[in-house]
Amino acid sequence: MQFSLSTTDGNARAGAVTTDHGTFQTPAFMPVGTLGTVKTLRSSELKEIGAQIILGNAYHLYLRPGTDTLHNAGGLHKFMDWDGPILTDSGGYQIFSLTDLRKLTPKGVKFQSHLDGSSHFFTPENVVDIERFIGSDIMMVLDECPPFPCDADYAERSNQLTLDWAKRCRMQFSSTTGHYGHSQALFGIVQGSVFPDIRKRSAGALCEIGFEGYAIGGLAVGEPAEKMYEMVSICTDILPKDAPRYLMGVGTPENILEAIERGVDMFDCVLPTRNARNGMFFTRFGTVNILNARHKDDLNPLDEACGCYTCRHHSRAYLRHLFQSKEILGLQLATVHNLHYYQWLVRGARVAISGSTFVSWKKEQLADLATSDS
RNA sequence: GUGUCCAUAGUUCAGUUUGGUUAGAACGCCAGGUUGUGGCCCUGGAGGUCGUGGGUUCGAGCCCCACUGGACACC
Repeated sequence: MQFSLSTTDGNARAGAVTTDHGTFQTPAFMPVGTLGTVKTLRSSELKEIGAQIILGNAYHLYLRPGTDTLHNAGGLHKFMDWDGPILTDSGGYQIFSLTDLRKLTPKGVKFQSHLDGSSHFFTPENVVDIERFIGSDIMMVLDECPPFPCDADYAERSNQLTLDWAKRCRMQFSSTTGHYGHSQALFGIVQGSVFPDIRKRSAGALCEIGFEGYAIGGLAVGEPAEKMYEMVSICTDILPKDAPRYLMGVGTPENILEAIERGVDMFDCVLPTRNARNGMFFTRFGTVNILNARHKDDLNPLDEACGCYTCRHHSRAYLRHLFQSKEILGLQLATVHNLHYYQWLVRGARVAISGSTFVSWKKEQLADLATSDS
């Protein structure tokens, strides 16, 4: 994997990451495809929308279909017919967010499947092995995502564990190779909740271990947005300039703009896809709940200026009808629009950074977002 | 034509046994929420002259009578 920085504008950066499955430009938004599918979309549609890299999730894919099936299929790229870059989250977040029954030890984490209750044990080593079988271009280390709020004591101990796991992931990564003939990269994850000192130590220690890229985790879990931005700045001040920075799980359009300004290069978030399936549309002028009665007879598109398939072909009234009727097509059209919008947003950021106009461009976007849909 | 049963929110129904504060629920509807994904879920809100008319009673969704509408059975 190679990262090349082409322009900086203040702390904001525009660049490109090249993998054996192609290049994605940064700042990048990565649609979430947890189970080997960005829900409702085909690969060709993802390309059409402008997605250059997508996410998978080791925890979910390990439980189903399992690494044997993925190995047999020749890896996730072939299995799902996506030939672009794939990043896999380790599944640390899932173990702590959707499993009540888990036991944390220095060696690893024992947990019960959310599907059938069966017992499993994740270690830093076998998570790397799982991601090797998946064949993702970028692999994430196993980490613990502490809840918010948590006290400094807990955050410190949790971070020590995460750092220890990061070292072990790195060792396992170095002593193994991929199964499918393409190279894979490994990213570390900064933790430390909302405590500046812990964040600094975490980022510094990860840099010492050395990774191809660095993620900032444990944010957007309930803390105030200003705290999140403060933590992002602390991390990007320390993390190396020549490696991509990835803010995990973030976020709203506003969150993304603020983080880009602070030097973040990569994002993923379930909001545009999950909320699409609940009838929430993201537009330049804020969010639209398509189920609101005011759209009942509105034959205008969501956004006249949007170039996505949904806005070019369908009215708000039709989209509302589809959601009210719980028709499958509504989920797909909403996903198409929201992901198109997120790609439009980061593309705009890249152009603005390249033209050294990021700050004024961002100000315009924030003003538009605040006007609220008419 | 005769008999039995039924009628409560937009819908499906509780509540009638034993008359007693402001008639409830689910779904639907209206509006919020959702940040390293289960299409889920969570939080509010609006909505009822209890088929119609009369009677008994301090008091009727509940008891009595008539009427209207419906289901079923028998002619």
